[in-house]
Amino acid sequence: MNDLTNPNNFIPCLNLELRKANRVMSQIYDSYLAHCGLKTSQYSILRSIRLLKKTTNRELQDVLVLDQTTLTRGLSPLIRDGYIAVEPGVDRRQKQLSLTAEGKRLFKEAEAHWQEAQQHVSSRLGHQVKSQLLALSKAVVDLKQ
Amino acid sequence: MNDLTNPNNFIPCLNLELRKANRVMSQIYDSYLAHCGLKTSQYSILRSIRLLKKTTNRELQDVLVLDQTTLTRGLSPLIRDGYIAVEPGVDRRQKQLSLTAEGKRLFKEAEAHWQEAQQHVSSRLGHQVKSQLLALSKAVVDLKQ
DNA sequence: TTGACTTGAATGCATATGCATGTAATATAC
DNA sequence: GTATATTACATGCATATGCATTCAAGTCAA
Repeated sequence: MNDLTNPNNFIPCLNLELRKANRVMSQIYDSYLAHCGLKTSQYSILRSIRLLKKTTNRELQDVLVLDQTTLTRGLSPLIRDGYIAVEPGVDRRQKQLSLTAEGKRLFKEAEAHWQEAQQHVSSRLGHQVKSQLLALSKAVVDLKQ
Repeated sequence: MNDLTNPNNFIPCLNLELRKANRVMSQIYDSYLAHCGLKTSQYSILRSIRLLKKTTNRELQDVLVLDQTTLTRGLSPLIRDGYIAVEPGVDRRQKQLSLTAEGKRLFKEAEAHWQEAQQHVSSRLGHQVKSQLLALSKAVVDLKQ
């Protein structure tokens, strides 16, 4: 720890701290979801589509706070493996997305693992910190635009 | 919003909320750092090496909370572009990493942009939320093992 | 109607991420 | 001192991430 004249050495980077937390958190959830072969990002997609019943890339972008191109690629293995059905929308630029029967089955299975992960993290963080996490995340997401 | 019998519909996923926040935050910092052609992850690496003066992949893993393989690949463009120097350590399995003159120059330039980003985010979040972010991130990182 | 603009999604590119695995060098047990 | 275990790093694979760009489809103004 040299260069004491430069105060930046001691100011934690908000971005880096959040990224580190994000990596740890994702790995925990991933380790639970791995039991059914899903990544957390895929679980999030399945979950969102299940809630929306029928949706489009465009709509999911807002829900998941994801770039359009990232979402397109995140969808592709799920479509390839038959968990998500795609059909052209009325507006033929759009693609209507919905869960297949197999997708619903997989989600149900994954949900149990997700619940374990959520329980694991919740109990270790405690109610207070957990609430802070949700409030803080919302505050950060709201910085967008 | 159907299926009211399933309470999971209304429990926010801690992992997803954190990931969304992470994406927004990283994009903000990235937009500032783009002025000197760096990504936030690269800036973090340069910053850590500058603080440690001389280090190894192994040591950086702990500092950055990164998988060994992820770090190896994150280093490669920085080594390729001449910002980080590599030399064999006493333990010949290790690689000693340090900033080159060019690396130091780039870091100094990037630091100014980082500062703007940090300022931007700090002022919008406010002191309270900012402190929560740091405390919370630490708590989550501590979940690792 | 048609030309300009906007919008929804896909692709090329480069890096980010980490698991499983491989390989070489070091440490340790005996 | 050798066999075994451990450690440090690299590679193959698959997905995650988003910017710049492209293309097709829809909208809207003249």
